[in-house]
Amino acid sequence: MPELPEVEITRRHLAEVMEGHLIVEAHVNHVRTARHNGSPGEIEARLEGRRVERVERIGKFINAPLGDSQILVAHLGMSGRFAINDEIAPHTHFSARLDTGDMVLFVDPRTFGFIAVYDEDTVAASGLSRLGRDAWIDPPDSAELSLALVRRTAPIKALLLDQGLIAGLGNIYADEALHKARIHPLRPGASLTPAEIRKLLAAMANVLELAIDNGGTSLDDLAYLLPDGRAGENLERLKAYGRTDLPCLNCGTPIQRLVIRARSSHFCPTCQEPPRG
DNA sequence: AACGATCCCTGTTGGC
DNA sequence: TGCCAACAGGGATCGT
Repeated sequence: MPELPEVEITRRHLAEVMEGHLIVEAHVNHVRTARHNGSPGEIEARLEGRRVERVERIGKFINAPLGDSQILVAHLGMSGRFAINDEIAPHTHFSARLDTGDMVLFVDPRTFGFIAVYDEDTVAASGLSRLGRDAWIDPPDSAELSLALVRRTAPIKALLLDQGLIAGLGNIYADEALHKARIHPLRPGASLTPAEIRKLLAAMANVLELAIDNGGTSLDDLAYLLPDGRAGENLERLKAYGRTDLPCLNCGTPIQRLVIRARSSHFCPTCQEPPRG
């Protein structure tokens, strides 16, 4: 599923094709794809004739200023992916034809993703304004994260998934960062020592960079593909996520799985010492 | 305010 | 083999 690395790779592809170019024609083929801010027809009207100035990213959100105070906001959700100049796959819910003739397609079987166009004045409603610092481009330093974790009793795994705290980690990279930092996912946020917070931030940067360098993580059964149709190659680099009962690559102990906040968590019970009680 | 539960959705999987 | 329930999860929303 797309998290920060997958969205960043998607952003780069979209930027290469879209930046500086006009959207000549746009189609939104599914009401849920437009649900955040208007109807399919309204989104189409707001896009057609606009020039994409830049394609940017905060956390898992893609945002692209279109000039005249208009901003395209897109999210891949669970199963969304962009494809460029590809054949129309099932569940293609959005398409845009550019003045170059390039076709940008959005494929999203589970429809958790969306395409929206906001005015500068209303973009606060998009969810963008609720995001914390970007986990890769603009991460908090250890002092800032320490402050944010004061009196937080929720499990650190849940806090890492809170996009308002740090934006961009999803279930895969939260598990990977905790495993690399050797911090148990059930540890209350406020219980992390300054040294552990530094390790966690370093681990987070490391797993994100590795994933981006490897083209992101494509799971067997899910939709994420690079916009050129290739699969990412980061799956084989994962050390915790999806490795239930397989040996920890540090110590050989079988990786365990438990559910935290309705999300599976994968961890090494030896390397990642559980909280007392 | 912080936390946890629930819901949205569909392709895939596992049990019978 | 076929059917169906369970499962996967990002983020919004709601109750406590």
